[in-house]
Amino acid sequence: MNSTHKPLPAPVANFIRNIVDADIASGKNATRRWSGRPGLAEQHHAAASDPAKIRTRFPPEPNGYLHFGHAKSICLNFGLARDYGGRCHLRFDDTNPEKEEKEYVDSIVDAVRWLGFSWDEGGEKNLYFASDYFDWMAACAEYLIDTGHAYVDSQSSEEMRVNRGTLTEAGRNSPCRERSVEENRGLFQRMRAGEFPDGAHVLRAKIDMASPNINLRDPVIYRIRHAPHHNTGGRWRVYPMYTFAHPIEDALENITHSICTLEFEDQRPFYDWLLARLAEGGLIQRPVPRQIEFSRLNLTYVVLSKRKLIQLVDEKHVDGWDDPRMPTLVGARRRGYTPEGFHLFAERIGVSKSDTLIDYALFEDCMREVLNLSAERRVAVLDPLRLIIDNYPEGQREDCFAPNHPLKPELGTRTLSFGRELWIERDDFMENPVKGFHRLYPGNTVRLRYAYVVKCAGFDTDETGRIVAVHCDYMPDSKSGTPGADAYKCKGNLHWISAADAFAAEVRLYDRLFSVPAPGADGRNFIDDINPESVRRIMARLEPALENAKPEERFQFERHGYFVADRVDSVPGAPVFNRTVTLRDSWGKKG
RNA sequence: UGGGGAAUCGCCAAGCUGGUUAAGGCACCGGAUUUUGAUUCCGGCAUGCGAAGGUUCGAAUCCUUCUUCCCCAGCCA
Repeated sequence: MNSTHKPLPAPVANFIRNIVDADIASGKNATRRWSGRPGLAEQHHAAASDPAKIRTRFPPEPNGYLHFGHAKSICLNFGLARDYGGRCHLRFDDTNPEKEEKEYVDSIVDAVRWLGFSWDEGGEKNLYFASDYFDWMAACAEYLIDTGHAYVDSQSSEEMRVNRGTLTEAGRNSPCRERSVEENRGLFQRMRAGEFPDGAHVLRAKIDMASPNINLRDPVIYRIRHAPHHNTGGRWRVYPMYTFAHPIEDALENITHSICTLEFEDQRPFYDWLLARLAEGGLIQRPVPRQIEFSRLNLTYVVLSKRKLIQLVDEKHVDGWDDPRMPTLVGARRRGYTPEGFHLFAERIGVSKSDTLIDYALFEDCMREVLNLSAERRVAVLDPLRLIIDNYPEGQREDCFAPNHPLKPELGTRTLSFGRELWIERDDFMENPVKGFHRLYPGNTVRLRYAYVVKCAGFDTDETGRIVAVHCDYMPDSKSGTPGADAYKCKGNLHWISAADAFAAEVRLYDRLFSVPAPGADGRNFIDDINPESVRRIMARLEPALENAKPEERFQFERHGYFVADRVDSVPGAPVFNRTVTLRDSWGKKG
């Protein structure tokens, strides 16, 4: 076996896959035509059948960094397209000029690529910006005006709020609701031309102010904004609202299944209403896209709300968006988490509509599973204690051979130099051993991994009583790999590095950012739940083979966990390591 | 007290066109193997499917009522 990764488990059935299965079985979307780029019905009708069985999309607003929750959505949407012979578009939902920045676009592109997905499948380049559709959206708005389905409202936002009614009371019609088509056309033209200040008017869909669904009480579909847009610059003074823009974006792109989170469920009636109007007007082709909602990710010991993440960064509780403790994808990357681990995680948590709180242990297990198979093993002493082998000749050296990966002998071995003075882990010695401790203590015998069996003869302390060195005698006939070495049975098996060869490097021991499963629950301020020991920076002693670790190269430090060479702070010849996740430990040492 | 959703093992989650002992993963608990107290492997872990009624030869799956939780009143997405 030489596989770097286990194959991903067979996809678990979920309600979205069931819908897609049914749609494919019925041939519902088979008649769609695709011109190779987004467009109105006329453009697509002139083209051939869409080669994609389904089209999904991941539509982030470029106003922040992607986090674990987005990873779930990305894996879902791109995974569906991959599994069903479809395509998944990366689309920037940049309809609000005041909140979006180019910087985020680049970071999002990187993050999706890092997760291993591509929008350039089958000769298509499906990376889009909603802002490129503004002309089409305006045309749709004008169609609505012309058909009496939209009107310009000149109430103040406060008046609109009051007249919208409440959850239990119907709203009241705006005095502007019966404006003529001509008047609405004129007003909207002048809004587009920039004749009015922000807030002077809005364009509203004309539906039903008494609807029990508040989203149907004449929702605003266009607002005036005199603000430069990162993509369209100063061309527009009116910008479409998400509610209006999103269904159109989906239709223009031939999206079949528009998957979003639960809070948009109430908007689906408007989504369907709008697309039905535009389809009957011949602006978009049928069948129209279908919106499907699933529950967003929640993880124990993690916060994912944008507001809270911003606060963590702004108040400097972490060192920026890519701090390895952050649940952002840039943070995850620095932490050493793997794309394959995210894929596994996405499969295991499944997709449903129930509110969930996933145990962080599940996430960690996914990462360990991937890393165990892929990461080469190395030796690192995190908290060094001197071990002196009294009966080993001074100045003598000899080679020991350690496999790079116990599960993959084909990856070969590396050489560790053994000598009289070694570094061992301070945790691996106890003057007065507790029950069940089978590492080093006076009189006990342990094996130094890949080398000799040693017996503890004593230890040295300094004037404060602190242990500064441990003394042992070694058994010359016990060397690993030599005949008879197995005759020694030791429960303890310690890693070590020869003091002469070890090099010192910074290692950051990361732990969860929060110390409670539900930060901020029960009225607490989530900031007060931050784990004060979420990171420890130490100088560790590492084996020489680690000296040339490349940024982002991952290793298992034997008996400790998985570590990655930091992609930001490592320099050639002087790597800095981040602990990704510890090994499971049924004894109870946690770094 | 309007509308829209969700309730299956500690955490997720299949199953839900009614029909053998209610999949699987994580966690946890045993035990075997092990030169990582890791990995791997074996075994355990819901007479029970939010509750109560009802239909049926038979219900997690159908009906009724009830309970709990989540979302919605931005010119945000």
